[in-house]
Amino acid sequence: MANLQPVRGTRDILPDERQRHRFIEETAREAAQRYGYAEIATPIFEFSDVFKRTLGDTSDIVTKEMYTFTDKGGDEVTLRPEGTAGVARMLISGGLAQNLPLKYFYRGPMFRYERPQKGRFRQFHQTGVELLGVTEPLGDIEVIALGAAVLDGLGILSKATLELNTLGNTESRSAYREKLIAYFNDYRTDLSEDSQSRLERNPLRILDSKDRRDREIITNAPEFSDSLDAESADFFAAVTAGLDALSIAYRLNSRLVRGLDYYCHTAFEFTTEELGAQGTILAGGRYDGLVEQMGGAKTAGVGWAAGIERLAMLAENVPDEARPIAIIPVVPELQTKGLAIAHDLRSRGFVIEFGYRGNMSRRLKRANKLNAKASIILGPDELERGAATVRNLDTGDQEEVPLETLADHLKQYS
RNA sequence: GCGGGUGUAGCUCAGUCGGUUAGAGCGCUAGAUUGUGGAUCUAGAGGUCGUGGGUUCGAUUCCCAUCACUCGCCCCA
Repeated sequence: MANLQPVRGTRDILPDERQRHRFIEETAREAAQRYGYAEIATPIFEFSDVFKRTLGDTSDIVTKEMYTFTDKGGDEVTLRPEGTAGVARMLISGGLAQNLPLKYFYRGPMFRYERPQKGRFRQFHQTGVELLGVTEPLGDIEVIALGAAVLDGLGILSKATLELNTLGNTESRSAYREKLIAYFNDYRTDLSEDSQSRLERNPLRILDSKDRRDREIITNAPEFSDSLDAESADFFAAVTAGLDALSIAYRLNSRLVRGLDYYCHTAFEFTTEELGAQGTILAGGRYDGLVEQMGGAKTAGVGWAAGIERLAMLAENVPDEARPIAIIPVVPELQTKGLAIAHDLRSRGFVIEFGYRGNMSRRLKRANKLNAKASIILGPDELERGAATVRNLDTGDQEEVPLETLADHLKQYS
């Protein structure tokens, strides 16, 4: 160990930020619960094949971003770079397919060996949902509506734009792929270096290139809509009609392409202008081919994942931690008495801070710094009368309260 | 993985055209105030100037490397 820095791209999450993350997670969890999505947790690492076989051999995630290692038993395992593959694996190995449709919510850390940047980390956290076994466009609509509900709950829906596209069914997509390859091949040497390699790996991604020369070439590229067969077009029309019915605004973006191979039909991204290059905050789509590709029965799926760190940077309505009530024994002899009162009040559900040392002035300062709502000042004089002084730290008002009614009196601070 | 920027106290930053003990504000600790916080005043603690190497009589300052962060590309959440 060269030094005591955290590993590049990893971070400690201190109370303030953890509070923000928890707010994101809980808001998402509650919204998911209202839609009937139950929380699950899959392992943080899987056999590497789980990701290799599902994400596609050409995806950047598999080719250069996975944390893969051989464990002591000789198995090759990988820290999960995303959540969907693990859920699909669970569906198969757990024999859950007979209970379709299934609706799941998850949250947790993901790992990708990327160059860190604002809003991009090597260990980051996602929350996501998966709807399995629903082939109808209704599923896509529900999942997108749930995503919008989460952003709305966080108060950031107005900062986000929903971009929407269809990748069509397999036939439409491979037909379009052929057309694109044929078109771009004519300009092969004019394309940027990145796009030339994309032409081999994932030609659809060229459409999303930011390179100026690429964009000129892209202008006249074949449109996906011309390659969509009737089934794919109808499916997409049903999705947009459903979003219209729910008054969920979206912007069609024919250049929106997913990096992962298992997507088909609906692809969507909620993006924001406020996070620089890492503007995607919640994204997903339909992946009807995934479970089959992994070796299970053909199973439809739709879902999304959202980056907790990115959402945390945008959320403005994060609630404060519960404000405590401080107990302040005036003299050392009353420490134990104070502790007993703290013990009793805590068991009744109050948030109680007990200063460990210092005179009254010092303890009040500390109570103030902890943003305490009130302090219970426990002194010999009051105690003789079986009472304590309760001071409202916001107003400075204080009154003597009998110990028997202390809990009732404090209810006003809850 | 590629290109640019930045690293000085817990935080935000000055500063050193290379020269004794490196500064400010905020924060922190203590006191003024041995039963009353937020304000004020006083005092104090806290730095291997990111790390390693080079040049030099001398490096926090110049050079090289490296690490971390950051902006864009790439990728995506």
